Amino acid sequence: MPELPEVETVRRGLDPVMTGQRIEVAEVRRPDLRWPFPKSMAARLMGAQVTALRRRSKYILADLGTGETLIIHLGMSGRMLIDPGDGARAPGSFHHAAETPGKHDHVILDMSGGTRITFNDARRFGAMDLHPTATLDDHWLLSKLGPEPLGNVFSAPYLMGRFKDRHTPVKSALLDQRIVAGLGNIYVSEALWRAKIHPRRLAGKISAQRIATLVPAIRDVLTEAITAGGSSLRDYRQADGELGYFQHSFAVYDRADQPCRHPGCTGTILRIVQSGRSTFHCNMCQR
DNA sequence: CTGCACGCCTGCCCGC
DNA sequence: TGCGGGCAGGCGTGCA
Repeated sequence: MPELPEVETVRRGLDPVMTGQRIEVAEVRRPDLRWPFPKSMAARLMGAQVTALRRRSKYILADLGTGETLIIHLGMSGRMLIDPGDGARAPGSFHHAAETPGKHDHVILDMSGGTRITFNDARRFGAMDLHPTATLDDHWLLSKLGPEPLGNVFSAPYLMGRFKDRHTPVKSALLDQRIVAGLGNIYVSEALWRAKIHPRRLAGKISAQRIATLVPAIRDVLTEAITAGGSSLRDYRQADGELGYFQHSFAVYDRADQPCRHPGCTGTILRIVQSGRSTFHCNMCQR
């Protein structure tokens, strides 16, 4: 599920209950996710103050007063559950049936403010790691990432340079996290539809003019999704404390056989498979 | 170097 | 109601 907008939404939801607070109890219930948690992760989290909560691409970064940063990746099915607590529960305890950890609750953090944060991940493609904050950019998961799509480095000239001579479909190129970091399968389809670029078009053969359209299309799709996510945060308690899982309507994603929503276009959304993954597009207006 | 298939896991949905 | 197959929004590895 989580691409950049969802991860940013989760970060914003966690920020008020994490930043400035101390991790009173850290419990690791299952260490074998995508990569094993570092040894002694629970011990290194215990008592640490969260000084800042940041995001890089699809990673949530919790800077700790200990000089380390907790790197959190949600993978395909990872969730962060927030339980504000009733003010009476002792940290680390599970006195009420409703608080018994589920079978996919892998990490539980009890914060000094009384909030319990649970990292739940059924498919276990998610990950956590600890790394010195000062050299975080050198972490093996982060060091090869391209620029943030919402940052200043990401521009039409930049993308033009990275697409040059690339003989891969533009869909695949945009999924390449070394070119731009944070897009996933859904928002690539959405951005290409907005820019009216066919997903099979080779990256190296897209004109400068069309790349100049693609860059703001990517930015707008992500920004609008973050905005939609932000509005969903206001009532997250109604969703059992589950952050970032907002209803979002996509223009093409998962809309096979339905009409294209571009004004004046009479096309139908098609589903194709590229590199083993679904791509949705309109072959009337995307060229 | 590039582009792509594959595997890692579990849950869900569909057809039989 | 049960079962098998296909599918899922990520990412690294390994191969040609």
